[in-house]
Amino acid sequence: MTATLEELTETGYASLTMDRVAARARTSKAALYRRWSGRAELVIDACSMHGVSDLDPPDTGDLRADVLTLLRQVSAKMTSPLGGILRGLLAEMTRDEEFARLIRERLHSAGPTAISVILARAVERGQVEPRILTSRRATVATDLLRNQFLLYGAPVDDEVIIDIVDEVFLPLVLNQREDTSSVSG
Amino acid sequence: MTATLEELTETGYASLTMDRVAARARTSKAALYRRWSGRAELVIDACSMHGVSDLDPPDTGDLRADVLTLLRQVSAKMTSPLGGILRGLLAEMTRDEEFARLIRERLHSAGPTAISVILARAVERGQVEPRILTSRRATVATDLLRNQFLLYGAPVDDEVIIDIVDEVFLPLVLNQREDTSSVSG
Amino acid sequence: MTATLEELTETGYASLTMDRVAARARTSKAALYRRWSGRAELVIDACSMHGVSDLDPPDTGDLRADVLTLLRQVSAKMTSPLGGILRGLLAEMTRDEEFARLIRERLHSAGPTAISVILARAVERGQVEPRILTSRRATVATDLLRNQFLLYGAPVDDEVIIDIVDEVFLPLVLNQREDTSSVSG
Amino acid sequence: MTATLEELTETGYASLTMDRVAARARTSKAALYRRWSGRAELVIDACSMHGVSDLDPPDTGDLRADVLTLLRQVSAKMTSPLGGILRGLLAEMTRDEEFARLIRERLHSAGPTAISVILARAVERGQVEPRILTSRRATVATDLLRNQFLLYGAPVDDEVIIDIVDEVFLPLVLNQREDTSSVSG
DNA sequence: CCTTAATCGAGACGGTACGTCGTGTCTTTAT
DNA sequence: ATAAAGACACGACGTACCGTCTCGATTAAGG
Repeated sequence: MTATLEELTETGYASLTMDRVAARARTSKAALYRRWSGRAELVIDACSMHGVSDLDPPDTGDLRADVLTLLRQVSAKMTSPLGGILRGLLAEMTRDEEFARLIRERLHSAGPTAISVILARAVERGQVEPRILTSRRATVATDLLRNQFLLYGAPVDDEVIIDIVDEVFLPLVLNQREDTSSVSG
Repeated sequence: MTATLEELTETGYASLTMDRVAARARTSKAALYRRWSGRAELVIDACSMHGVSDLDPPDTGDLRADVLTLLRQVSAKMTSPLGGILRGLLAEMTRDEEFARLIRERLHSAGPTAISVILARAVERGQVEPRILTSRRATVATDLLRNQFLLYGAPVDDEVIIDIVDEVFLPLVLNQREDTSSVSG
Repeated sequence: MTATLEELTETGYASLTMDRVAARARTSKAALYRRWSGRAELVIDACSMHGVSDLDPPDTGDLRADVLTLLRQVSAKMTSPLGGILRGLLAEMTRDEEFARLIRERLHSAGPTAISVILARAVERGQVEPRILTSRRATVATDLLRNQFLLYGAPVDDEVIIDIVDEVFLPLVLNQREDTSSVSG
Repeated sequence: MTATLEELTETGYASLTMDRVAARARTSKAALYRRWSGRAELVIDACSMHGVSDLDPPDTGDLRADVLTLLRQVSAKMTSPLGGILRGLLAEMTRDEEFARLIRERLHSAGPTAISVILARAVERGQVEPRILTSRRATVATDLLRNQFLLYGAPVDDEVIIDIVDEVFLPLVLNQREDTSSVSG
C-alpha cells in the first residue's frame, strides 16, 4: 500500500499507526485488518512490494570493489527509513516463530542474495574457491555490516566498511595465494 | 528496580508497562517518571544494575575452548528475557543519539569486554598477535553471534557457534603457524 | 447516562470520576470523552435527560398553598444529590460563558417555569396582576430559596420557606387589596 | 498569606494549587498544611485577612441611593476573583457542616452587615419600620443580588440592580406612606 | 561558646484522576 | 453486498495535584 510507505517515510515505523494509514489511504481500518493481521504484516508487505530491500549486485570485475559497493548500498538503504523499519521488525520477531520466518524471508534475503551473486562471479574468475559460496564466510560482510548498523546506527562509516572488507571478508574468502598476500602483506 | 526485572522475566520487554511495574513495586507511576524518562530508560537501568549482561570470561588455557564457551554463554543469555530486551532496545535507538549511546554503553559492553580478556590471554600464550586486540577481528565472533541471534532467534544452534569460531574467528585471529595447525589439524 | 446518575447519587458530584462512570457503564473513558468534553457536561446531560429538575407545579387553587408546596418540593430536591450537583456546576461556570449558559438552560429552568405556571393561574383567579408575570417579583421566592440553600444547605427549614412566602413573596405579587389585607393584617 | 492572594488573583480559585502557593511563598507545602488543613481553609483565611469582603456601607442620607451603591459595590467585588472564590467555596460546603459554618462566617457577613447599617440609618430617619431590621426583608436585596451573580455571573447588569431595589427591596422595607409615594410615584 | 533541639525549605513519596492515543472489533450508512 | 466511516471496549500513556513524610541546613535555646 502506497499510503503505508508514505507514512513510513514521513514518521517512521515506530510512529506508524493503523488509523493514519487507513485515513491516508481513504479507506477503513477494517479493510486493512481484512488483508493484514497487524501493523508489522502491513509494513512487511508494503516494503517487499515496493522492493525496498532489492539491490542490484554491482559488477566491476573486481571482488573488492563489488563488495565495497554493495556494503555502501546497504548502508545507504539503512540510512533511509528502512533502518528504523528493520529495527522495529526485529523487535517484533518475539511474537511468534511464524512471523519471525516471514520477516526473514521478506527482508533479509537482499544482502545475502546479492553477495552470493558477487561471490559467484569471483569464483568464476578463480579468485574465490567454490566451497566459500555455501560457507558462513560468504555472508560475513553483510552480517557484520548489519550488526554495525544495529548497534551504531546509519550511515555506517566508510572506514568501517573498508575495515570489514579488508580485515575480515577478503582474508576469509580469497583463496590461499590471495589470502597470504593480503593478510601478511 | 527489582519489580522491573520481575516484570521483564515474566512478561518480557514488549509487554512491560509502567503501570504494572509501579503496581508491583508498590509505588506510583509518578515516582518512576521522576527517575526515568520512560520505559526504555527504566529497563536499561534495571538490567545494568542487576548485571544482566555480565559475563565471566572462561579461562581454559585454550583459545578455541574459551571462545566457544563464551559464545555459548551469550547464546544462553539471549535465550532468557534478555534477548527480547535487546531487540526492544535496539528498536528504540531511533529515538535519539544520546539514548542510543546509553544503550550501547550499558548493554553491549559485555561480549566485547569478555572476548578481549580471552584474546589477551591468547596473546600472552603467543597464539594471537597483539595487533588483533585492537582490530575489527577481535569482535567478529560476538558480532556474528549477535547478528545470528537477531535474525534467527535464540538459542543459537551449537553448529552455528562452532561454525563461527572455526570458519571465521580462529582463521582471522590465530597467527600463521597456529592457523594451519588449528584449522587444518 | 444511567451510570452517571448512579454515581452521582452514591458518591456525589465532587467524588464522581470519569473512570468510575466508564467502568460502571461498562464502556470506556474514550467513549465518554467522545460525547462529552468533561465531567461537568456529562453531569449536566445526565441530569437534564433524567428530568432531575422537573417539577410538576401544584394546583391547589390557592396561591399561597401552591407556592409553599413548590418551595418544599424544591427544598426536597436540593436535599438529594442534586444539591451538591448544583453547587459543583455553579463553581464550574467560571470556565467560560458558553458553558455557563448551558448550565443555566439545563438546570435553572425548572423553578422559574413552575412558578410562572402557578402565578398564571393566580392571575386568572384575579389574585395577581398580569404584569407580575414578567417582573422580577415572579421569581423572588425561588431565587431566595436557592440563595438560602446555597448558603445554609438543605433541607431548608420550613420556617424559612414560610417566611419567604409570607414576608416577601405574597406581599410583592398579590394585588393591592390582597396586599393590604395580607401585610398589614 | 500574600502568595495565596496573588495566586487567586492571577489564576483564580479553581486553578490554585498548594504546590504553587508554597513555591511562590518560598516555603514548603508542609508549612502550609501545618497551618491550614487544605486549600479551602487557606483561601478563606487569605480572603478574610485581607478584608476581601469588607464593605464600607455608603451613607448618602437616602435609602435608595445607599442600597444601590451597596449593590454596585458588591457586584464590583464579584467581578474580581472573589466571584470565583465564592463559587468554589460554595461548592466545597458539601464537605462538612463545620466547614460550611466557617465559610458563612468569613465570607457572607459582609453584605448583610452593611445592609443592616444602611437600614438602621433609614429606621432612624423614619423611612423604615424597626421590625424590618430583624426580618427576612432586610437581606432580600443582597440575597437576590448574590443569586443573580451565581446564576448569571458578574458584573450584574445595573438594570437588574435597579430592578431589585425598586421592584422588590424598597416596596418591602419602606413603610406604607413612603411605599406608595416611591413605587407609584 | 558550644551543643542540642526545634523548625524550616525543599522536594520525594504513594496515590488517584486526568484526558489522549492506539489497538483490533463491530456497527451503521450509503452506495 | 459491499465497503467507507467511525463508534466501541480496552488499556497504557505521561502529567498534575493531593496530603504525607523524610531529609539536611539553619536557627535558637540551654548548658
